Formats: sequence, C-alpha cells, structure tokens
Amino acid sequence: MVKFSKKIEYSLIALRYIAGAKDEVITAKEISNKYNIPHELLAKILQKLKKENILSSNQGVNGGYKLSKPLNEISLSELIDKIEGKTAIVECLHTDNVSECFISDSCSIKDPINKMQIELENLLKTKMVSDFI
Amino acid sequence: MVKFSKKIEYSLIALRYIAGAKDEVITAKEISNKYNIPHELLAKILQKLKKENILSSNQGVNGGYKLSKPLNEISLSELIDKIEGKTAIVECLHTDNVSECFISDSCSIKDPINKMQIELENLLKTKMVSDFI
DNA sequence: TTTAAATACGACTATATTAGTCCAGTTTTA
DNA sequence: TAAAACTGGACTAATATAGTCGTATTTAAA
Repeated sequence: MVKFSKKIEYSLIALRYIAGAKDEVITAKEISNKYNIPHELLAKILQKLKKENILSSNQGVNGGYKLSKPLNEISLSELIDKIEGKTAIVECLHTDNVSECFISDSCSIKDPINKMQIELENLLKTKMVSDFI
Repeated sequence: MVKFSKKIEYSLIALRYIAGAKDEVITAKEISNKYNIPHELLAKILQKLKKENILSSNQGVNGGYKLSKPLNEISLSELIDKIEGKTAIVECLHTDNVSECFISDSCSIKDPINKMQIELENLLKTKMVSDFI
C-alpha cells in the first residue's frame, strides 16, 4: 500500500551507482550484472530516466549513461512521478472527471484524503535521491 | 505506488459513517447502499475491523456494527496495518530472511530506504482516522 | 567497412496484487 | 420459523507490476 515499486528500487540503485562513477559512463549491463537486476528491465528504466532528463546517454560501443544533474537536485517525489507517472493516493483524486466516481457526491472522505496526499507528497519532496546513499 | 487501496478507502468511509450514528448500530447493507460499495466486499472489511477490535458487532435481526473505540484513537498507520497487514515499502525489509534477497550484500539502498519507511510510518501514525471527517 | 557493443523502442507474456463474487453457514429477533 | 443480519472460506475477475523478446539504430574500433 505504501510501497516502492521495483522500478523505484532499481532506479535508486542505478542512480547511486552511476553517481559513484563520477564522469565515466556506465552501461545498463554493468549495473544489471552487479545487482542481479534483469537487464532488459533496467535498460527500460534508464531510458526513461534519460527521457526525463535525469540521465544523459551515449549510444554505440563505449556508450552508456551518466547523470545529467546531481542527485541532491532530484527529489524522491520527482523520481516517482517521472518513473511511474503522477498518481493519486485515491483514485477519485486522480481525475477532474468526478462524474466517473460513482460514490461521487456522497463521498465523504475526499477532502481529508486530499490533505493527506499533500502531506505525503511534501515528505517525498524533502527527500532527495542523494539521501539514499 | 503511494496509494490507498479500496479497502482503506471503504474503511474510512464506513468508520466515518458509523461514527456519525452515535450509539445506533449500522448494517453493512446500509453503508454499501448509500455509497455504492459492493456489499460482500464491505462486509468482509467490517468483519476484519471487528476482529481487530476497531468495531464490535451484533448478529441477527437488528444487528450491525458500532465503534469499539473513538476514531481519534485509531491512527491511519494502525488501520492500514490491520486491514492490509504490516507491509514494508521495499520487499527486502519485509523479512529477516535476507538471504532470499538476491541483490543482498551488494544492495546499497536498504538502510536509507529503511529510514524513509520509518518517516512515512511516523507520518501515518500522526494521522488519526478522526482527521478524515 | 564490417563487427560488436551499446542504447532505443514497442509489443508481448507472466506474475502478483487487488477487487469483487458466490455460497453456505450461524445468530437473533419479531 | 422466517427474515435480517453477521461469519467465513473459496473462488473469479480485473488491474498493476515485473519481466521478456525482437528489432532497429548508433558508434567505436578492429
């Protein structure tokens, strides 16, 4: 329920590892070998991190990834949003289309849960990826 | 990823409703009708809440549920643990059996994630079910 | 200029979790 | 004794997560 997905775990492991390599580029294979992470899956994650401008990459032989910004500038909140897409802690908050919620106007808990969500997000915003090292 | 399950949502809705009824007992049916929650599912949840001593019940005609303690004595943390079972935000923290984790000793993020988990839990501990009303 | 090592991308499958259903009890009151 | 409620377990369905496969593209080096 309040749980990190493998994607987030693998992201943290990879980002930490890449950060430790300073300017060297690091391949997906190196990380997946070292930590027993399925290669194809990790590759997808790194590609996503690249698209989201957290990593930059070189293709071809001797290619690989490096950080495009320091880890203390990436919050856990940002990482989660970018890897998994923005999600709400309850579905009815996920969309403006309130009419889709068949509990709708009799729903009594939306506002307080919304506040809860904001507090959770704020906590995740204060945690930088660099804290996980 | 950081998201309440339907069980938690339904629990909050139900607890709120039951609390509003003061000393009257409330049936699962009444709540499921009012909020369009599947009856069998809600019934299960209320039974669980009873087993966990959050609700008490009377069987038979005119039976139903009532609170066995005030909502400001039930934290969100407690509710989640009791409804869903204690969970860890990453799997490797869930068990002492570290050997099952095939990343194991090369795993670099366990400690910091553990701290994160504690902070999340602390936040959930400060939120009482009564705050969701 | 060809080969090998790497990223890039999309479709697919498998597994796990969550949500919901069904059915057969038991208890209690009118 | 019938109806309204809780009790409990097994089952199915739906969704989300995790992981795989195949193919294309880029690039450095032999």
